[in-house]
Amino acid sequence: MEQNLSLNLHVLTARLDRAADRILRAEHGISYSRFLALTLVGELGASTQRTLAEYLGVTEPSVSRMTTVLAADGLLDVQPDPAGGNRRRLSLTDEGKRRVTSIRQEFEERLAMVVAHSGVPYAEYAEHTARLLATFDRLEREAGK
Amino acid sequence: MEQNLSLNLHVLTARLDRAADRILRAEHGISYSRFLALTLVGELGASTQRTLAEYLGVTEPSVSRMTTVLAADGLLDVQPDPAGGNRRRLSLTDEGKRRVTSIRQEFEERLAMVVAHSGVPYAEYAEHTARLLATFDRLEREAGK
DNA sequence: TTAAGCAAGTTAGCATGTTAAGTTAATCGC
DNA sequence: GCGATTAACTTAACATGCTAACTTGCTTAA
Repeated sequence: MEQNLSLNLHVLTARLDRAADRILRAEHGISYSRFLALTLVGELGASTQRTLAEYLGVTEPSVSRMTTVLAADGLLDVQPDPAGGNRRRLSLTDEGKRRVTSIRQEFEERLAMVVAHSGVPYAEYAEHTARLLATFDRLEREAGK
Repeated sequence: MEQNLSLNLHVLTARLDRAADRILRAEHGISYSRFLALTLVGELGASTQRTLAEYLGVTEPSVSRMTTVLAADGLLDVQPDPAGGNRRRLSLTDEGKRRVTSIRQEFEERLAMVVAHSGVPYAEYAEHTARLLATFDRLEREAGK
């Protein structure tokens, strides 16, 4: 069984994402992807599309399309960066802030309960996951691309 | 940081998947999704589309489209199940078998090396991941849907 | 034995991921 | 100062996920 880590991670995450998406759509009328984007802008200070793409681990075209939609929905403010360059400056609208804060706490508690149910030590698993992610970042940067 | 497990899992898996996909496409001319499907048919005995969908953690329409493509590419054999019903019986073609076996060993070793690099204990992390997945399966089944 | 129901699969339409190839705005070297 | 480079973003085309609704083939019950 131990040679199936990549497969299990893939499937576990796919199911968590699907469940999160179902809950958010049903109870809050927003997709998980969009909620993550708003969260990162609002709480981790992703202030350009490039930065947001890095935080999310997706490419710039994905972010470009998503910010267009979120702006059209009135949740995200997208402005040319006053500091110059071709950057966009991202920030939440009042409505965007309201959505994120009303959802976040309750949603994370729900996920933590699922983990607790499994008997897996949350803190340790979270720490290992974070460390794998950091290592992956480093290896990819070292590999040039 | 510990309240970001869902986000970190999402991002870690997205990056692992992307890297796996890049390697497989460049060196073996096949996508990661299709490789996973062939692997599950070849090694875990996913013999109907329904079963394959469960193993992959995706829905039936996704599998339906993929089996059509894999059959057209000559890697997968899709036949009406002789036992009757509306089932399809899935099996690898000779070319499909050749592709899977030539890729699998080398590819898994590569992933294990990345994990080793991070200092995270492979066996423990793999076991926790498997347990989370099993718990999730159980909870979803209990929840009716 | 025929209608109702169920399980497996397909089709259609959309969301969101990708790569490849442009555009835009600042910077750097001559 | 002007052409080449670079960074951030966009556009286009495609891959692969989803849900909703349909078809197909068996099973079950009146």
